[in-house]
Amino acid sequence: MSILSPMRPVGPDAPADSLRCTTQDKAELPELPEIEHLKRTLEPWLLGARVESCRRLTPSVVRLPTPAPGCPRTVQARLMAGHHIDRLRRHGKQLAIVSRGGPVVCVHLGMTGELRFVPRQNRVPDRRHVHCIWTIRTRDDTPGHLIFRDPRRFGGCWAFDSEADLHEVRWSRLGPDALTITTRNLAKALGRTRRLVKTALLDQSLLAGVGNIYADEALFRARVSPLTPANALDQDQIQRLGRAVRLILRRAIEAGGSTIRDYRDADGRSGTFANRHLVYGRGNQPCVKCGTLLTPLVVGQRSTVYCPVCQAG
DNA sequence: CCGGACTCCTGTGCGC
DNA sequence: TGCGCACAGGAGTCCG
Repeated sequence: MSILSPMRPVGPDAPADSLRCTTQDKAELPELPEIEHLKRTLEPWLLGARVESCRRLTPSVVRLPTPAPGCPRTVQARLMAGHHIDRLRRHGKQLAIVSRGGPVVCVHLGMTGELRFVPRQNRVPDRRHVHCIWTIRTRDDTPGHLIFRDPRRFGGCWAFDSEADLHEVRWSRLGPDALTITTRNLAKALGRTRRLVKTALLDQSLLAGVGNIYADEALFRARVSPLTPANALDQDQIQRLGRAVRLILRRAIEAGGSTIRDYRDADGRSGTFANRHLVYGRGNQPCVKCGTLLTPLVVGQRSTVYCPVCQAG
């Protein structure tokens, strides 16, 4: 089968003259901006908090790599029980909770993962698909639970005995963080593969943090066809792509997850993500720049939308 | 080594 | 109304 095959249009009767999306845009997939936003909203609760205990409900999702030889920690301790949280770290789409001088838990949300802090007096949210619960007491003595939920189980948690282990075992496989990627490093990453640039952008070992949504958006903004072989991009294209990636991620972080949901456009319509996504989920709708119908495709097993005129390859 | 295909998993939305 | 099916997606693994 070809890597390029036509994809069924999204929403057969989607309004052609409107930016409003129909079915595609109800959920924001966790990519780099969502993880950065999550980090910022969790920090006030978690920094300095004490982890009292941990319930590991789904061992296959909450993974405990082989401990370093001579490490005597119990499973509870390896999941930070008895430790204070010192800092949160993000690289690409992954978030690490680092305890003071001790164990680290790295969380990857996959497609449907959620990590939430719920103060004890609040109602416990949906218990289904909860894989790990940490009982926590915040710095200002608020008791609560940190809950990892992931219906589809594409995400998971990984425990490490130290931040050094996390970097050595897991984060060393990731490319540079997309939010701060330099043109030079992007050129280096893309130059070493003949794969299509859309596919290359999604490869976390080349560039960490770009997922399907922002890949399409960045390519559109940079006026680069997703079908260009990565190592065939010229210097100008790479520079535009780097700028587009950084700008789009930064803007998405500024928009900050929840505020997006409340967005209203000038006409007072409750627009949603469609207001920010110029191509993603808009196959067969008109390009916002030239009016040409956007082309939906599958590239490397991923749905892709681009403008055949603005992004001529 | 490289790149493409397959796999995991479940909620959703559509057609019959 | 309800059933069954196709589909979405990140990333590890497998294979040519």
